[in-house]
Amino acid sequence: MNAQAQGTLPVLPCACANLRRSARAVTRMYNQELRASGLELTQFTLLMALNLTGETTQGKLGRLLALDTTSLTRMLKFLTKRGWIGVKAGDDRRQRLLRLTPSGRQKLEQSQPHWERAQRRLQRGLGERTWTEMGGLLAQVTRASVAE
Amino acid sequence: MNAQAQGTLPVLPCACANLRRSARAVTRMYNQELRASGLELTQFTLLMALNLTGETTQGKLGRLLALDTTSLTRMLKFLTKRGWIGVKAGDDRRQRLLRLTPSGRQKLEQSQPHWERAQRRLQRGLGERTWTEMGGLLAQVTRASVAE
DNA sequence: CCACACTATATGTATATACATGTATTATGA
DNA sequence: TCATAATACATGTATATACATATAGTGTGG
Repeated sequence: MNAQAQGTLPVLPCACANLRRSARAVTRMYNQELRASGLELTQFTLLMALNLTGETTQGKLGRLLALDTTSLTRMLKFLTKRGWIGVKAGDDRRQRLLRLTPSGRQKLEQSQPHWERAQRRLQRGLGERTWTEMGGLLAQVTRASVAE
Repeated sequence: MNAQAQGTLPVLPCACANLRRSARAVTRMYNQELRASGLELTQFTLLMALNLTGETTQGKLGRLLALDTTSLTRMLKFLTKRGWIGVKAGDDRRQRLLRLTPSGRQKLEQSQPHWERAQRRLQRGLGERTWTEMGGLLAQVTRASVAE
């Protein structure tokens, strides 16, 4: 049980601080649900993203997730070591082409129910309307920060 | 310049991934603006929070920011070393009472204009309505994740 | 008043993430 | 076609953050 000060959780004056606070809280909750699956949220996210894009490069994946490509270098190392992601050089030999392996897809599918529990839990807490609005709002926020 | 893939930034199926992506993007932008001030966003956030609360304990500060109190231990170490935060034991001698020092308040005020530039930049990118809604939405998200 | 549960914080360890910089590769303009 | 700029990724280093666990202090039932 997370004995956080309920009742009063004031909106902070800094938009970024609000965003990061939410990200921390939500991440903890998702990781709690995912724990039994053997994946952490960031790993799940990478597998999910690769499943979405199909084969792609490290750079493109980084842009999709607004993640520095140098951060990806190390995150991917773990997943390739586990055999969940396959890497090969592209025609442009600087590029690394990434794709989900069958074993990676299986791991993703296996942890999906746990992830869905987390999603539902948040959805229930927010209500249908807020839950729906959130996605668009956040994409907008990301675009506004990444632009220029 | 941040050569991120504009145009298409799809909403991800995972709410937590969306949130984290936004947090990364926004944090980068804020840090970029804050850089000249000599504060990073997380440091700024802690000073701002303490300025808001007045003297408080580490635990309460952690709950306000949805930050594990053990994470705070180290973040605060840096700020106390800089002389921006003062620490003393409470009546309950397990507690650490934290407060902004005059030098900390000065540092906060000095970096405020940089922070405001970041705020305005995001606000401009979002439009007035979205900007206003965001705070409430995120506080709601945080509450929903922290609850239970 | 003590054994014991509970709370507040610290430490050990691990991952997430960034930026500065290095290296290999590709593109480009004279 | 070569020198140079630009690109894609890797490495060095630093901070952010969590969880498990340890430690010290507080409250409580007997």
